[in-house]
Amino acid sequence: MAEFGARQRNVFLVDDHPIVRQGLAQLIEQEPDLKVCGEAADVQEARASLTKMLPDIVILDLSLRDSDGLELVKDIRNKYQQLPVLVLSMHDESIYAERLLSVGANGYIMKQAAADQLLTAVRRVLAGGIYVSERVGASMIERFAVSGRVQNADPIARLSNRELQVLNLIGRGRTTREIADGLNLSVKTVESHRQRIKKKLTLTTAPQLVQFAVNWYSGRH
Amino acid sequence: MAEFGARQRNVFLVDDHPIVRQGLAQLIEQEPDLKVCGEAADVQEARASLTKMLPDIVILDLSLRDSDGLELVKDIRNKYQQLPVLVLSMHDESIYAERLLSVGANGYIMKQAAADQLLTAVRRVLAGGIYVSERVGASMIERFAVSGRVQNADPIARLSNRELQVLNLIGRGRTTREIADGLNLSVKTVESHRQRIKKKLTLTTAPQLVQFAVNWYSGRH
DNA sequence: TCATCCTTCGGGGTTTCCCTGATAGGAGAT
DNA sequence: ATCTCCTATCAGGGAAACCCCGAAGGATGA
Repeated sequence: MAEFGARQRNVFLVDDHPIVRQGLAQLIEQEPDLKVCGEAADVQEARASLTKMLPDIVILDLSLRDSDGLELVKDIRNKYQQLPVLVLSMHDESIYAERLLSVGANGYIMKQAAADQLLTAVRRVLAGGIYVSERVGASMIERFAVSGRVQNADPIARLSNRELQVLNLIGRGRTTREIADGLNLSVKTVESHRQRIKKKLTLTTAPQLVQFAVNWYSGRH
Repeated sequence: MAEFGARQRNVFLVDDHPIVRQGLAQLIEQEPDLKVCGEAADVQEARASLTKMLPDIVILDLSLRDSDGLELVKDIRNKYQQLPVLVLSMHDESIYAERLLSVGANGYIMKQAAADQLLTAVRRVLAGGIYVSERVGASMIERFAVSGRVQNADPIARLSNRELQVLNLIGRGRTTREIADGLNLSVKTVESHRQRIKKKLTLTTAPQLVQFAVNWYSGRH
């Protein structure tokens, strides 16, 4: 790619950990075709700088502490339709990857990923593509094969009413039995709903389901 | 061993995020008197490498993938009494700082800290000192002056180290079995810890415990 | 009509939960 | 120095929840 006349692509970093920014910057500056054009430690800073910088790509750390990360993605997608956003997170991708893609992110990668994976993701996103891990990608493809169409809606939106109801109660710390009694259902039925929710949200274990439900419930109440 | 001039001090990094390791390494290599002599992504790796490397200081991320750094701190303190350990964490919890110092860590610094703060911490710890943030330090001094009385505003503070460790992993969506394996404990032991945590926090059911743990870990407490 | 969900359950095996101990070690107190 | 409280570890056993199957009736839509 970096032939004669290869212009450097400008990368903008948003992360509230200076040490992580340092690592990203170092990683990026090592590549001849990439250059860090700016950094921000929080959402406000990012919003202010982005109007001036106009980078080719934004790498954005998503920390739940200030769940504005998701807001910023939406914001960028509104203001700069063409600006690619790669989301970096320490959290398990199965929980958030699809949600972020659905609000306009172009890629999702975990901090556990190796350095060269990050660069792969950056280049894929810069080229107009989408980057997710093998696992999440496979799950999306599988669902595409089954349904015959791309599922780019919020995975939460794919839940049925009953499933949403159950997810809500799980997020409030209810037992399976409590949920069953509250909804006048058999425990077996609630178990079925839990299984289906897990599948739709690409979660693997019961604690992961509860974690997601709690975060989801707490995030909008 | 250069006798005159600054001999370089060897730094060993433990963090399961390659990108963070990269950032730390870059930061340290920029200093003429410091040098990275090795890295590890988890506790096993760290244990294995440390026997050969014998660094002058270990910089250790608190929340590692399989367990957490508290184990490794104890371990290091047992095997290498003189080896300074600086703990790096994304958590703002003053609880952690005090606990870690009490099991043998020589310093505690947040990832939110600026780069030069980290270097200050490294040098202070290398010199045989203790590093904590302004805030945590002030709180400890104040508590000392009052001779230890007012500590239990936070029910979390009543948890033992092990219990806190388990709570943390629960908040990260881990299964009981996963926690047991990660900490090299029997499933039965982890169950006991869960029971005791529930009792101390006056929670009644398992889902309530997970709800609390997730909210706490995600910074909503 | 036929395929596809949704919703509701059951069977059966595995895992976790929960309660009750039990042992060993450490910290403090008298 | 003994006693007591807490911590950390684990076992046994019954109840509950989880997980992977399957199934049946109903709604929906191409």
